[in-house]
Amino acid sequence: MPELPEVETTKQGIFPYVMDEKITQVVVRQSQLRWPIPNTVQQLANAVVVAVTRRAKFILLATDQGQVLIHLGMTGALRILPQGVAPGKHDHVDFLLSSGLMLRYTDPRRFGAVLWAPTGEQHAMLQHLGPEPLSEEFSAAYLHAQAQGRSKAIKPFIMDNKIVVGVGNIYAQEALFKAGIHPSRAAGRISLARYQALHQAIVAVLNAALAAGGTTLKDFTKADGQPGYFQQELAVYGRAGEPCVNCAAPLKKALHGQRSTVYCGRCQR
DNA sequence: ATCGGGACCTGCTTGC
DNA sequence: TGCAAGCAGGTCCCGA
Repeated sequence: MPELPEVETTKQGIFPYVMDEKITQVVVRQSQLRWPIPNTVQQLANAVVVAVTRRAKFILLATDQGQVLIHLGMTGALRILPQGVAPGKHDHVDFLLSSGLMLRYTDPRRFGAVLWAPTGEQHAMLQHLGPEPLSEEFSAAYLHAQAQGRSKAIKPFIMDNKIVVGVGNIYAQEALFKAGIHPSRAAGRISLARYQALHQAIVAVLNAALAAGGTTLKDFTKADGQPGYFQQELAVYGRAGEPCVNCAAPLKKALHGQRSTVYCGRCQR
């Protein structure tokens, strides 16, 4: 379930293999992902990759013919393999490269997406996105200002892409625990000082995960080179009923928009 | 405008 | 044992 650190790590992992390469052919075995893969991608040939970037959880392959957008959904993965490696059941797309390698997109649940945008145009999905969480633009003051008058619970608030991108279910829970904020508290009823703690917590958990992920990707061409997880130091995620690492009280579980949230009723207010 | 709930999809876990 | 229900999760869409 890639969250922003996993996506960033993946981007860095594929970069040396796809940058400046020519995509000679795109092999699509399953075009029905979250959205259908556009024909422009399927028919792409001899497009040179001129940039590999990330925006929110999208990996952007800019080519001299236009931009390929790749979203990993929650079970998606990108790997670099030699051409000719037999595809598995969930290997939906191969981008064949002039180097003889290929970029293979795998996604068992097909929640991810492969999209297209002409050069110089921003895909509709990238418009109206909030700031990157690790940018200067994202600050406690910004969060506090955005939250004014909002009754929405803070947890779905920070998971809202229009507020800030890249904060998924796992890190939202971890950051709120770290900041001592109850996940159900209305976003508009949190002080600037507490937003400073929350901002720091979000940045800290993302950076820690990024550091952990970055060390797992020595060789991105290995078949089993799945991006590593940030499973260490998860204080609350998936630990409902277990003792709080701070106070030992049993962690509680709540739902926010069908998403489960684990928190400490004593440490988080 | 804002909010909450449903839908998408499949594999793994849980429960009868 | 076998099967069905439950759950996971990012994002869009719709109705209130």
